[in-house]
Amino acid sequence: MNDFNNLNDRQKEAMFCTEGPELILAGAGSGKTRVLTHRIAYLISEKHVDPWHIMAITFTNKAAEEMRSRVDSLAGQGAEAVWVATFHSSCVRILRRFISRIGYDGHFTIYDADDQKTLMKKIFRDLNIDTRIFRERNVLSAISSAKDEMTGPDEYEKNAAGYAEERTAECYRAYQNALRQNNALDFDDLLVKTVQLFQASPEVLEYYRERFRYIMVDEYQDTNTVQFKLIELLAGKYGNLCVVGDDDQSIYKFRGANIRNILNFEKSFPGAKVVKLEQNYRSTGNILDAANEVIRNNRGRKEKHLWTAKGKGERVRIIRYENAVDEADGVIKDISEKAKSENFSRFAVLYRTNAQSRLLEEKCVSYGIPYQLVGGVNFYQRKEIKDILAYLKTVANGKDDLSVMRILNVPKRGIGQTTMNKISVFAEANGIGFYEACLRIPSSGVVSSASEKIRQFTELIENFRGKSSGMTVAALIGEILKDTGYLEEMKEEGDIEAEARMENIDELTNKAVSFEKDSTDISDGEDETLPGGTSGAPVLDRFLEEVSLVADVDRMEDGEENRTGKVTLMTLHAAKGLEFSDVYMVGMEDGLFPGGQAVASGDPDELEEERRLCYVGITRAKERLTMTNARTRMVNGEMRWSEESRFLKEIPDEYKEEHAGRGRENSAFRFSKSPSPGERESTEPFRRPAFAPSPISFAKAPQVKKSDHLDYAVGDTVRHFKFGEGKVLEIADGSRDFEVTVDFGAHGVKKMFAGFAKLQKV
DNA sequence: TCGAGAATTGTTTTT
DNA sequence: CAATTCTCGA
Repeated sequence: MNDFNNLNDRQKEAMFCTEGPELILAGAGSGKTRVLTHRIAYLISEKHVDPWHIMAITFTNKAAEEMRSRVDSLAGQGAEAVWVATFHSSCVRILRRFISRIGYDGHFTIYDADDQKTLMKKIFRDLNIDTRIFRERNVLSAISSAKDEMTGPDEYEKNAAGYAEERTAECYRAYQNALRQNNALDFDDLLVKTVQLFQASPEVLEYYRERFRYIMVDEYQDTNTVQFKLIELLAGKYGNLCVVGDDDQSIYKFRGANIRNILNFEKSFPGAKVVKLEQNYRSTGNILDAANEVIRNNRGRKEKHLWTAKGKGERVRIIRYENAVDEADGVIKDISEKAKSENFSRFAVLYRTNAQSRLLEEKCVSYGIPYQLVGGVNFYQRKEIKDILAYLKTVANGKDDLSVMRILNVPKRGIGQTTMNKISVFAEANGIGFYEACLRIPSSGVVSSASEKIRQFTELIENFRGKSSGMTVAALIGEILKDTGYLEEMKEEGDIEAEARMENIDELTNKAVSFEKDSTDISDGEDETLPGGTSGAPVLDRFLEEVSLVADVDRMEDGEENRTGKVTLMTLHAAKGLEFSDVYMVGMEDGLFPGGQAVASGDPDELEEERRLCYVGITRAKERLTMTNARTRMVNGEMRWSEESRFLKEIPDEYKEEHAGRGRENSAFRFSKSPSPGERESTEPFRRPAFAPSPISFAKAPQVKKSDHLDYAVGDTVRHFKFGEGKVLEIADGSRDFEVTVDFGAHGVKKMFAGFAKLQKV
């Protein structure tokens, strides 16, 4: 039996309502996850609902994982059968079994943004589209919006008005055809195809309706039209649909989120019970009041009165700096002074655009603050990772042309663009896939010189296919690295970037190992019953699938106690759903936040979305909030002056205190030639492998493979495996290894780790 | 075929 | 400014 007494009255009310539609309007920090998990436990233990009939849907894997573990510990035995998953992974699971009913192959691959762009480029070429007028990005986002609204190519074409839309319609059609040819689905398709499957196959729909008798949806304010449709279909029989959301935290309109879904819930599902959770358990009074004051400037929202039982706490600090460098410096310095006993995980710095992270990162490095960067380039989008994944995909499913094309000449095999084109033409002429064409082309006589190279490539792949079944994914990755010469190519480069790439690949291997360990005992029963369903997929398939659906936030360790002593740097969007004791919101300037677009367009809706984002940021803070801005900042290589953000003005004086930010103490050095001590004036791009410890943890990590001396010194001439002879310019003690800078003349100046590069004194 | 250097873009936000 | 794409010479 569960103890439900640690819930407040409203929360209990929300929990006890189990039948019929229910809308829980959960203000920021009002304990909505707690309500959802308790509700599931209540359904199982008090209402004796079979866990098998319960579904909880979230947006991110991270939210799903958190829900999973809380449900498992709260509801105990049998709780594993509750379906807890994101929209996208739910759809993948459903489609893998049943997509054949609508004429697709169950072994489809999933295309990410990069893949989509590559594909669209090819379509632009095929359709002779002038890339000066149309951009892949725009066309893709038009297609994405169309899919969000469930508009297919035919309908889109019918409604197309004007030249631009007509051409977009052409691209849309060609794009869908290409996806189909490659046996691929993009992110939007996962949802669209699932809805289409349900519409086309009453039998499948009936199966899932019976299975999901109790449905819960988290972050409901972010659902778009397809997602709404999906939910509506699934709940269409039993009608036990409970959605949780906060219209004030709807920040994904640009991704198709339809705020009307939450505002009109009672109309869509008549008789819905509405419960408001308005007690905030997270923030102190001044912070919460500041948030309330900002958000009340929005119109068209459901009125709420968030309150807290906590004291007023500190006022919101507002600091204006001269420029962006001083701002970053001031913020990080402040953190370094405030952080006691290295409890860095209390802190988060939030910003509007990813581009703002660079300055902050640099300052963390110079102050020696350990940090964790969330967002930016997704781990799984890194080149080396995509290369390896493309090999794995090709081994698993040779139908994905994009993957095959990606790796055909990686590492360099002397197969260039002209040969690739010939293969493409050959493939198209014969109505076969690209890989199939590679297999046949050597004997066709179409390609002369490259024939042998292509044959070697396919031999390699066939070889991998032969051994893959009796092998773990991790081992297969190892074989690929070795047999293709990928590893060797990186070793030859030997510089810091190559080292970072190796570390990323190691991390991928680790991921594969833990995946296989975790998935040996997955049995949610999903693979049984119902004729016509495809049975369980091999490990490699499932691994690729898992990997294609992870977002960057998912990797973040959550809970201040669990986060490993690092300051968190991330966008405001990524911060949704998280909380920190001490939050810094930087770049609070008109034109940056609210963004230039929103200000220039004059569209009140856009401005309101920005304001909601601001609200989300403020309400992340538990104890202290600092909002900063800079008078000037470099944008696109030129200096830009800004007024302070209008959102700051919306916070009444009684909740805030304003300061003038001091510039860096050594700022005079800025103009002198020598950098001030402890401050690198390096313009070199800052790179760090996603999973590698941040620079400062390097410093604290036990020294692994560093040798105590090098047999060369600054000024010596050394020989490198690939670059030949060069002169040593600098040797820096990087504490994990020596960082050696060498001038290779014609090959340029390279920075490398001594232990890795194996330089020889000449 | 491929690399280096030049030209040319561009900034929200992401499952 | 910096990242990506383009162009040209070998």
